[in-house]
Amino acid sequence: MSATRLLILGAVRIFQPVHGYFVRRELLSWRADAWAHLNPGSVYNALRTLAREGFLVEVGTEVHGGRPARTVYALTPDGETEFLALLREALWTVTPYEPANLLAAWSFAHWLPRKEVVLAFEHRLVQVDASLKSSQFAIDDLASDPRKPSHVQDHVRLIMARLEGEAEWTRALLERIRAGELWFGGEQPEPAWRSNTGILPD
Amino acid sequence: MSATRLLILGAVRIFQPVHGYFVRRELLSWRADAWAHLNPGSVYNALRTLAREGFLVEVGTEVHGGRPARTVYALTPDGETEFLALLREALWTVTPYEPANLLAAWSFAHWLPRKEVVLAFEHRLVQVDASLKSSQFAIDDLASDPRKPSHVQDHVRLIMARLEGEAEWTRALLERIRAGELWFGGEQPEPAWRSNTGILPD
DNA sequence: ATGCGGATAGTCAAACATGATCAATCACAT
DNA sequence: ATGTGATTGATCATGTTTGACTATCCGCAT
Repeated sequence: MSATRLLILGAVRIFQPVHGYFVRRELLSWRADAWAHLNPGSVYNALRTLAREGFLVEVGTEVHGGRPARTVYALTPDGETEFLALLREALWTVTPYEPANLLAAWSFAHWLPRKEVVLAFEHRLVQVDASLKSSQFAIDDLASDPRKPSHVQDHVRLIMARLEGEAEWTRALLERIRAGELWFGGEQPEPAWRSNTGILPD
Repeated sequence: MSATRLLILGAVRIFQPVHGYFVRRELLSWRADAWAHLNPGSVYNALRTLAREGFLVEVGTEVHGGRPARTVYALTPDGETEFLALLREALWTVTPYEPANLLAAWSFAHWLPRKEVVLAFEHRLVQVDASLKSSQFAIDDLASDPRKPSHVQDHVRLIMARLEGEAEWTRALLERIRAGELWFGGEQPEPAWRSNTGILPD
Protein backbone atom coordinates (compact mmCIF):
# COMPACT_ATOMS: atom_id res chain seq x y z
CA MET A 1 0.00 0.00 0.00
CA SER A 2 1.31 3.40 -0.93
CA ALA A 3 0.21 5.07 2.32
CA THR A 4 2.56 2.79 4.24
CA ARG A 5 5.51 3.72 2.08
CA LEU A 6 4.81 7.40 2.48
CA LEU A 7 4.37 7.10 6.23
CA ILE A 8 7.59 5.18 6.75
CA LEU A 9 9.61 7.36 4.42
CA GLY A 10 8.23 10.49 6.03
CA ALA A 11 8.75 9.30 9.58
CA VAL A 12 12.33 8.28 8.85
CA ARG A 13 12.89 11.65 7.21
CA ILE A 14 11.81 13.49 10.34
CA PHE A 15 13.73 11.46 12.88
CA GLN A 16 16.69 10.13 10.92
CA PRO A 17 18.92 8.48 11.83
CA VAL A 18 16.26 6.31 13.41
CA HIS A 19 15.54 2.67 14.12
CA GLY A 20 12.42 0.70 13.26
CA TYR A 21 10.91 0.55 16.68
CA PHE A 22 11.07 4.30 17.07
CA VAL A 23 9.31 4.81 13.75
CA ARG A 24 6.72 2.30 14.78
CA ARG A 25 6.05 4.01 18.12
CA GLU A 26 5.76 7.38 16.49
CA LEU A 27 3.31 6.18 13.86
CA LEU A 28 1.39 4.36 16.57
CA SER A 29 1.01 7.66 18.40
CA TRP A 30 -0.56 9.00 15.21
CA ARG A 31 -3.05 6.10 15.30
CA ALA A 32 -1.67 5.00 11.95
CA ASP A 33 -1.99 1.39 13.08
CA ALA A 34 -5.74 1.92 12.90
CA TRP A 35 -6.20 4.09 9.83
CA ALA A 36 -3.38 2.68 7.72
CA HIS A 37 -3.47 -0.92 8.99
CA LEU A 38 0.06 -0.51 10.21
CA ASN A 39 1.07 -3.68 12.00
CA PRO A 40 4.56 -4.22 13.40
CA GLY A 41 5.46 -6.50 10.52
CA SER A 42 4.43 -3.91 7.96
CA VAL A 43 6.79 -1.34 9.41
CA TYR A 44 9.85 -3.56 9.43
CA ASN A 45 9.00 -4.99 6.05
CA ALA A 46 8.53 -1.56 4.53
CA LEU A 47 11.86 -0.44 5.96
CA ARG A 48 13.63 -3.41 4.41
CA THR A 49 11.84 -2.96 1.09
CA LEU A 50 12.61 0.75 0.91
CA ALA A 51 16.24 -0.02 1.77
CA ARG A 52 16.41 -2.67 -0.93
CA GLU A 53 15.03 -0.16 -3.40
CA GLY A 54 17.68 2.36 -2.46
CA PHE A 55 15.41 4.91 -0.80
CA LEU A 56 16.77 4.19 2.67
CA VAL A 57 20.21 3.18 3.94
CA GLU A 58 21.08 1.22 7.01
CA VAL A 59 23.44 3.58 8.73
CA GLY A 60 24.32 1.12 11.44
CA THR A 61 23.20 -1.32 14.06
CA GLU A 62 23.03 -0.65 17.77
CA VAL A 63 22.81 -3.11 20.60
CA HIS A 64 21.65 -2.06 24.03
CA GLY A 65 22.06 -4.70 26.65
CA GLY A 66 20.68 -8.07 25.72
CA ARG A 67 17.91 -6.68 23.51
CA PRO A 68 17.50 -7.38 19.83
CA ALA A 69 19.85 -5.25 17.77
CA ARG A 70 18.23 -2.21 16.28
CA THR A 71 18.89 -1.29 12.71
CA VAL A 72 19.19 2.42 12.14
CA TYR A 73 17.99 3.96 8.89
CA ALA A 74 18.32 7.26 7.04
CA LEU A 75 17.01 8.62 3.75
CA THR A 76 19.15 8.56 0.62
CA PRO A 77 18.91 11.42 -1.89
CA ASP A 78 16.69 9.10 -3.94
CA GLY A 79 14.60 8.56 -0.84
CA GLU A 80 14.19 12.29 -0.49
CA THR A 81 12.95 12.50 -4.07
CA GLU A 82 10.67 9.54 -3.63
CA PHE A 83 9.25 11.00 -0.45
CA LEU A 84 8.37 14.26 -2.16
CA ALA A 85 6.91 12.43 -5.14
CA LEU A 86 4.72 10.22 -2.95
CA LEU A 87 3.70 13.16 -0.81
CA ARG A 88 2.69 15.27 -3.81
CA GLU A 89 0.88 12.36 -5.39
CA ALA A 90 -1.07 11.73 -2.20
CA LEU A 91 -1.78 15.38 -1.56
CA TRP A 92 -2.89 16.34 -5.07
CA THR A 93 -4.92 13.27 -5.96
CA VAL A 94 -8.32 12.37 -4.59
CA THR A 95 -8.45 8.61 -4.00
CA PRO A 96 -11.89 7.68 -2.71
CA TYR A 97 -10.89 4.06 -2.25
CA GLU A 98 -7.63 4.80 -0.45
CA PRO A 99 -8.75 6.88 2.50
CA ALA A 100 -5.38 6.54 4.22
CA ASN A 101 -3.60 8.47 1.48
CA LEU A 102 -4.95 11.84 2.52
CA LEU A 103 -4.29 11.13 6.18
CA ALA A 104 -0.70 10.23 5.40
CA ALA A 105 -0.31 13.21 3.09
CA TRP A 106 -1.60 15.64 5.67
CA SER A 107 0.88 14.26 8.18
CA PHE A 108 3.70 15.67 6.08
CA ALA A 109 2.07 18.49 4.15
CA HIS A 110 3.78 21.16 6.30
CA TRP A 111 7.02 20.25 4.57
CA LEU A 112 5.67 21.77 1.39
CA PRO A 113 5.24 25.49 0.80
CA ARG A 114 1.99 26.96 2.02
CA LYS A 115 1.18 28.08 -1.51
CA GLU A 116 1.42 24.56 -2.90
CA VAL A 117 -0.81 23.15 -0.18
CA VAL A 118 -3.42 25.78 -0.94
CA LEU A 119 -3.29 24.95 -4.64
CA ALA A 120 -3.42 21.24 -3.96
CA PHE A 121 -6.44 21.61 -1.69
CA GLU A 122 -8.20 23.81 -4.21
CA HIS A 123 -7.49 21.18 -6.81
CA ARG A 124 -8.88 18.48 -4.57
CA LEU A 125 -12.12 20.43 -4.25
CA VAL A 126 -12.33 20.71 -8.03
CA GLN A 127 -11.82 16.96 -8.34
CA VAL A 128 -14.50 16.21 -5.79
CA ASP A 129 -16.85 18.58 -7.53
CA ALA A 130 -16.27 16.87 -10.86
CA SER A 131 -16.78 13.49 -9.20
CA LEU A 132 -20.07 14.59 -7.74
CA LYS A 133 -21.28 15.87 -11.08
CA SER A 134 -20.19 12.89 -13.13
CA SER A 135 -21.57 10.44 -10.63
CA GLN A 136 -25.01 11.99 -10.97
CA PHE A 137 -24.94 11.00 -14.63
CA ALA A 138 -23.64 7.58 -13.68
CA ILE A 139 -26.55 7.14 -11.28
CA ASP A 140 -29.04 8.14 -13.96
CA ASP A 141 -27.53 5.62 -16.35
CA LEU A 142 -27.57 2.91 -13.73
CA ALA A 143 -31.20 3.67 -12.95
CA SER A 144 -32.17 3.18 -16.57
CA ASP A 145 -30.39 -0.15 -16.84
CA PRO A 146 -32.64 -2.88 -15.45
CA ARG A 147 -29.77 -5.39 -15.46
CA LYS A 148 -27.88 -3.48 -12.78
CA PRO A 149 -29.00 -4.06 -9.23
CA SER A 150 -30.20 -0.84 -7.68
CA HIS A 151 -27.77 -1.04 -4.79
CA VAL A 152 -25.03 -0.04 -7.23
CA GLN A 153 -26.61 3.40 -7.37
CA ASP A 154 -26.56 3.54 -3.61
CA HIS A 155 -22.90 2.57 -3.63
CA VAL A 156 -22.15 5.57 -5.78
CA ARG A 157 -24.19 7.75 -3.47
CA LEU A 158 -22.36 6.50 -0.40
CA ILE A 159 -18.97 7.06 -1.97
CA MET A 160 -20.05 10.57 -2.90
CA ALA A 161 -21.41 11.27 0.57
CA ARG A 162 -18.08 10.34 2.10
CA LEU A 163 -16.29 12.47 -0.46
CA GLU A 164 -18.55 15.34 0.44
CA GLY A 165 -17.49 14.91 4.05
CA GLU A 166 -13.87 14.93 2.98
CA ALA A 167 -14.48 18.10 0.96
CA GLU A 168 -16.00 19.76 4.00
CA TRP A 169 -12.85 19.01 5.95
CA THR A 170 -10.75 20.29 3.06
CA ARG A 171 -12.65 23.56 2.94
CA ALA A 172 -12.32 24.12 6.67
CA LEU A 173 -8.60 23.49 6.56
CA LEU A 174 -8.14 25.57 3.42
CA GLU A 175 -9.65 28.52 5.20
CA ARG A 176 -7.29 28.12 8.11
CA ILE A 177 -4.28 27.80 5.82
CA ARG A 178 -5.30 30.85 3.82
CA ALA A 179 -5.80 32.77 7.07
CA GLY A 180 -2.17 32.20 7.94
CA GLU A 181 -2.71 29.50 10.53
CA LEU A 182 -0.34 26.53 10.81
CA TRP A 183 3.28 26.45 9.70
CA PHE A 184 4.63 25.31 6.39
CA GLY A 185 7.86 24.59 4.56
CA GLY A 186 10.57 26.98 5.59
CA GLU A 187 8.36 29.22 7.66
CA GLN A 188 9.53 27.87 10.99
CA PRO A 189 13.03 26.69 11.94
CA GLU A 190 12.11 23.64 14.01
CA PRO A 191 8.99 21.53 14.34
CA ALA A 192 7.57 21.78 17.82
CA TRP A 193 7.32 18.01 18.19
CA ARG A 194 10.39 15.89 17.69
CA SER A 195 9.46 12.78 19.53
CA ASN A 196 6.60 10.54 20.52
CA THR A 197 7.93 10.24 24.04
CA GLY A 198 9.70 13.45 24.73
CA ILE A 199 12.82 11.40 25.27
CA LEU A 200 14.78 10.13 22.32
CA PRO A 201 16.61 6.93 23.18
CA ASP A 202 20.28 7.96 23.03
CA MET B 1 -10.18 -8.78 3.92
CA SER B 2 -13.61 -9.43 5.28
CA ALA B 3 -15.41 -7.42 2.58
CA THR B 4 -14.04 -9.81 -0.03
CA ARG B 5 -15.34 -12.84 1.81
CA LEU B 6 -18.77 -11.32 2.18
CA LEU B 7 -18.90 -10.27 -1.46
CA ILE B 8 -17.87 -13.67 -2.77
CA LEU B 9 -20.12 -15.57 -0.42
CA GLY B 10 -23.05 -13.30 -1.24
CA ALA B 11 -22.50 -13.41 -4.98
CA VAL B 12 -22.28 -17.19 -4.97
CA ARG B 13 -25.40 -17.30 -2.86
CA ILE B 14 -27.36 -15.33 -5.43
CA PHE B 15 -26.20 -17.12 -8.54
CA GLN B 16 -25.37 -20.60 -7.31
CA PRO B 17 -24.42 -22.94 -8.80
CA VAL B 18 -21.92 -20.56 -10.34
CA HIS B 19 -18.34 -20.49 -11.56
CA GLY B 20 -15.58 -18.07 -10.59
CA TYR B 21 -15.55 -16.03 -13.73
CA PHE B 22 -19.25 -15.32 -13.48
CA VAL B 23 -18.90 -14.14 -9.90
CA ARG B 24 -16.01 -11.97 -10.94
CA ARG B 25 -17.95 -10.41 -13.81
CA GLU B 26 -20.90 -9.68 -11.60
CA LEU B 27 -18.81 -8.05 -8.90
CA LEU B 28 -16.96 -6.11 -11.58
CA SER B 29 -20.31 -4.72 -12.72
CA TRP B 30 -20.80 -3.50 -9.17
CA ARG B 31 -17.42 -1.72 -9.41
CA ALA B 32 -16.24 -3.87 -6.54
CA ASP B 33 -12.85 -4.11 -8.20
CA ALA B 34 -12.44 -0.43 -7.41
CA TRP B 35 -14.01 -0.08 -3.97
CA ALA B 36 -13.03 -3.47 -2.56
CA HIS B 37 -9.71 -3.90 -4.41
CA LEU B 38 -11.10 -6.99 -6.03
CA ASN B 39 -8.48 -8.32 -8.41
CA PRO B 40 -8.99 -11.51 -10.39
CA GLY B 41 -6.63 -13.39 -8.13
CA SER B 42 -8.54 -12.34 -5.03
CA VAL B 43 -11.76 -13.80 -6.36
CA TYR B 44 -10.36 -17.19 -7.23
CA ASN B 45 -8.34 -17.27 -4.06
CA ALA B 46 -11.33 -16.40 -1.91
CA LEU B 47 -13.39 -19.10 -3.61
CA ARG B 48 -10.74 -21.72 -2.88
CA THR B 49 -10.30 -20.51 0.69
CA LEU B 50 -14.03 -20.51 1.38
CA ALA B 51 -14.27 -23.99 -0.13
CA ARG B 52 -11.39 -25.23 2.03
CA GLU B 53 -13.14 -23.81 5.08
CA GLY B 54 -16.33 -25.65 4.22
CA PHE B 55 -18.47 -22.63 3.36
CA LEU B 56 -18.55 -23.45 -0.32
CA VAL B 57 -18.58 -26.73 -2.23
CA GLU B 58 -17.28 -27.40 -5.69
CA VAL B 59 -20.36 -28.88 -7.31
CA GLY B 60 -18.55 -29.72 -10.52
CA THR B 61 -16.28 -28.69 -13.31
CA GLU B 62 -17.38 -27.70 -16.79
CA VAL B 63 -15.30 -27.52 -19.93
CA HIS B 64 -16.48 -25.51 -22.94
CA GLY B 65 -14.33 -25.96 -25.98
CA GLY B 66 -10.63 -25.61 -25.37
CA ARG B 67 -11.02 -23.07 -22.61
CA PRO B 68 -9.84 -23.48 -19.05
CA ALA B 69 -12.21 -25.65 -17.06
CA ARG B 70 -14.57 -23.71 -14.90
CA THR B 71 -15.12 -24.77 -11.36
CA VAL B 72 -18.69 -24.41 -10.21
CA TYR B 73 -19.47 -23.52 -6.60
CA ALA B 74 -22.45 -23.48 -4.28
CA LEU B 75 -23.01 -22.55 -0.64
CA THR B 76 -23.06 -25.18 2.06
CA PRO B 77 -25.41 -24.81 5.04
CA ASP B 78 -22.37 -23.54 6.96
CA GLY B 79 -21.76 -21.08 4.16
CA GLU B 80 -25.31 -19.82 4.54
CA THR B 81 -24.73 -19.26 8.25
CA GLU B 82 -21.38 -17.61 7.64
CA PHE B 83 -22.89 -15.35 5.00
CA LEU B 84 -25.56 -14.13 7.37
CA ALA B 85 -23.04 -13.66 10.16
CA LEU B 86 -20.71 -11.62 7.96
CA LEU B 87 -23.59 -9.63 6.55
CA ARG B 88 -24.95 -8.75 9.97
CA GLU B 89 -21.49 -7.92 11.27
CA ALA B 90 -20.87 -5.60 8.34
CA LEU B 91 -24.31 -4.03 8.48
CA TRP B 92 -24.47 -3.41 12.20
CA THR B 93 -20.91 -2.27 12.82
CA VAL B 94 -19.44 1.05 11.82
CA THR B 95 -15.88 0.52 10.60
CA PRO B 96 -14.35 3.85 9.67
CA TYR B 97 -11.16 2.25 8.43
CA GLU B 98 -12.89 -0.41 6.34
CA PRO B 99 -15.06 1.62 4.01
CA ALA B 100 -15.77 -1.38 1.79
CA ASN B 101 -17.65 -3.17 4.55
CA LEU B 102 -20.73 -1.00 4.34
CA LEU B 103 -20.72 -1.11 0.54
CA ALA B 104 -20.59 -4.89 0.63
CA ALA B 105 -23.23 -5.07 3.35
CA TRP B 106 -25.62 -2.84 1.46
CA SER B 107 -25.22 -5.06 -1.59
CA PHE B 108 -26.95 -7.84 0.29
CA ALA B 109 -29.01 -6.04 2.89
CA HIS B 110 -32.27 -6.75 1.03
CA TRP B 111 -31.93 -10.36 2.08
CA LEU B 112 -32.63 -9.33 5.65
CA PRO B 113 -36.03 -8.24 6.95
CA ARG B 114 -36.84 -4.58 6.52
CA LYS B 115 -37.23 -4.21 10.25
CA GLU B 116 -33.71 -5.42 10.95
CA VAL B 117 -32.21 -3.08 8.38
CA VAL B 118 -34.01 -0.17 9.97
CA LEU B 119 -32.71 -1.15 13.40
CA ALA B 120 -29.21 -1.67 12.09
CA PHE B 121 -29.17 1.71 10.39
CA GLU B 122 -30.53 3.40 13.49
CA HIS B 123 -27.80 1.70 15.45
CA ARG B 124 -25.18 2.89 12.98
CA LEU B 125 -26.33 6.44 13.51
CA VAL B 126 -26.02 6.02 17.26
CA GLN B 127 -22.49 4.70 16.81
CA VAL B 128 -21.51 7.59 14.58
CA ASP B 129 -22.97 10.01 17.05
CA ALA B 130 -20.97 8.49 19.89
CA SER B 131 -17.84 8.59 17.74
CA LEU B 132 -18.33 12.24 16.99
CA LYS B 133 -18.81 13.06 20.63
CA SER B 134 -15.89 11.02 21.94
CA SER B 135 -13.57 12.31 19.27
CA GLN B 136 -14.22 15.87 20.40
CA PHE B 137 -12.75 14.92 23.76
CA ALA B 138 -9.89 13.16 22.01
CA ILE B 139 -9.13 16.30 20.03
CA ASP B 140 -9.14 18.42 23.18
CA ASP B 141 -6.71 16.02 24.83
CA LEU B 142 -4.46 15.96 21.79
CA ALA B 143 -4.47 19.75 21.68
CA SER B 144 -3.27 19.95 25.26
CA ASP B 145 -0.42 17.52 24.66
CA PRO B 146 2.53 19.39 23.13
CA ARG B 147 4.30 16.11 22.29
CA LYS B 148 1.61 15.16 19.78
CA PRO B 149 1.90 16.73 16.34
CA SER B 150 -1.14 18.83 15.58
CA HIS B 151 -1.93 16.95 12.40
CA VAL B 152 -3.17 14.09 14.56
CA GLN B 153 -6.09 16.29 15.55
CA ASP B 154 -6.78 16.95 11.90
CA HIS B 155 -6.70 13.22 11.24
CA VAL B 156 -9.46 12.74 13.75
CA ARG B 157 -11.42 15.59 12.19
CA LEU B 158 -11.08 14.09 8.72
CA ILE B 159 -12.19 10.68 9.86
CA MET B 160 -15.18 12.28 11.56
CA ALA B 161 -16.03 14.36 8.48
CA ARG B 162 -16.14 11.23 6.37
CA LEU B 163 -18.23 9.50 8.99
CA GLU B 164 -20.60 12.44 8.97
CA GLY B 165 -20.97 11.97 5.21
CA GLU B 166 -21.69 8.30 5.73
CA ALA B 167 -24.28 9.17 8.36
CA GLU B 168 -25.96 11.55 5.92
CA TRP B 169 -26.26 8.71 3.42
CA THR B 170 -27.55 6.45 6.16
CA ARG B 171 -30.24 8.92 7.16
CA ALA B 172 -31.38 9.40 3.56
CA LEU B 173 -31.65 5.68 3.02
CA LEU B 174 -33.30 5.10 6.37
CA GLU B 175 -36.05 7.48 5.42
CA ARG B 176 -36.63 5.67 2.14
CA ILE B 177 -36.71 2.30 3.87
CA ARG B 178 -39.12 3.55 6.50
CA ALA B 179 -41.30 5.01 3.76
CA GLY B 180 -41.71 1.56 2.28
CA GLU B 181 -39.38 2.01 -0.65
CA LEU B 182 -37.12 -0.83 -1.80
CA TRP B 183 -37.70 -4.52 -1.25
CA PHE B 184 -36.49 -6.66 1.57
CA GLY B 185 -36.31 -10.24 2.76
CA GLY B 186 -39.37 -12.18 1.76
CA GLU B 187 -41.31 -9.21 0.46
CA GLN B 188 -40.72 -10.03 -3.20
CA PRO B 189 -40.53 -13.45 -4.80
CA GLU B 190 -37.64 -12.85 -7.21
CA PRO B 191 -34.97 -10.20 -7.47
CA ALA B 192 -35.41 -8.16 -10.63
CA TRP B 193 -31.77 -8.60 -11.60
CA ARG B 194 -30.40 -12.07 -11.95
CA SER B 195 -27.42 -11.51 -14.17
CA ASN B 196 -24.72 -9.08 -15.10
CA THR B 197 -25.21 -9.76 -18.79
CA GLY B 198 -28.84 -10.62 -19.20
CA ILE B 199 -27.68 -13.92 -20.58
CA LEU B 200 -26.57 -16.67 -18.27
CA PRO B 201 -23.95 -18.86 -19.93
CA ASP B 202 -25.61 -22.25 -20.52
C1' DA C 1 15.08 -11.19 46.67
C1' DT C 2 11.16 -12.05 44.10
C1' DG C 3 7.33 -11.50 41.33
C1' DC C 4 4.97 -8.97 37.88
C1' DG C 5 3.47 -5.81 34.55
C1' DG C 6 5.08 -3.07 30.96
C1' DA C 7 8.30 -1.37 27.64
C1' DT C 8 11.85 -2.59 24.19
C1' DA C 9 13.05 -4.45 19.53
C1' DG C 10 12.08 -7.26 16.37
C1' DT C 11 11.04 -12.02 13.81
C1' DC C 12 8.52 -15.34 11.23
C1' DA C 13 5.31 -18.71 9.08
C1' DA C 14 1.08 -18.49 7.20
C1' DA C 15 -2.36 -16.03 4.85
C1' DC C 16 -3.56 -12.94 1.48
C1' DA C 17 -3.23 -9.67 -2.42
C1' DT C 18 -1.32 -8.30 -6.92
C1' DG C 19 -2.01 -8.04 -11.66
C1' DA C 20 0.62 -9.55 -15.61
C1' DT C 21 0.18 -13.44 -18.33
C1' DC C 22 -1.70 -17.42 -20.86
C1' DA C 23 -4.06 -19.69 -24.51
C1' DA C 24 -8.20 -20.60 -26.71
C1' DT C 25 -12.37 -18.60 -28.73
C1' DC C 26 -15.46 -15.37 -30.80
C1' DA C 27 -17.06 -11.29 -33.51
C1' DC C 28 -16.25 -8.85 -37.25
C1' DA C 29 -14.15 -6.29 -40.63
C1' DT C 30 -10.57 -6.47 -44.49
C1' DA D 1 -8.77 -16.55 -45.37
C1' DT D 2 -6.69 -13.52 -42.15
C1' DG D 3 -5.72 -10.08 -38.94
C1' DT D 4 -7.50 -7.51 -34.90
C1' DG D 5 -9.25 -6.90 -30.68
C1' DA D 6 -12.23 -8.17 -27.09
C1' DT D 7 -13.88 -12.09 -24.11
C1' DT D 8 -13.40 -16.26 -21.58
C1' DG D 9 -11.59 -18.59 -17.47
C1' DA D 10 -8.18 -18.90 -14.79
C1' DT D 11 -3.16 -19.40 -12.89
C1' DC D 12 1.06 -18.26 -10.59
C1' DA D 13 5.38 -16.06 -9.04
C1' DT D 14 6.16 -12.42 -6.38
C1' DG D 15 5.29 -9.44 -2.92
C1' DT D 16 2.87 -7.75 1.15
C1' DT D 17 0.22 -8.17 5.46
C1' DT D 18 -0.92 -10.27 9.65
C1' DG D 19 -0.35 -10.36 14.47
C1' DA D 20 1.05 -13.84 17.65
C1' DC D 21 5.29 -14.68 19.57
C1' DT D 22 10.17 -14.33 21.57
C1' DA D 23 13.33 -12.74 24.87
C1' DT D 24 15.48 -9.23 27.53
C1' DC D 25 15.40 -5.50 30.60
C1' DC D 26 13.40 -1.93 33.84
C1' DG D 27 10.71 -0.17 37.68
C1' DC D 28 8.49 -1.03 41.59
C1' DA D 29 5.75 -3.07 45.00
C1' DT D 30 5.66 -7.14 48.05
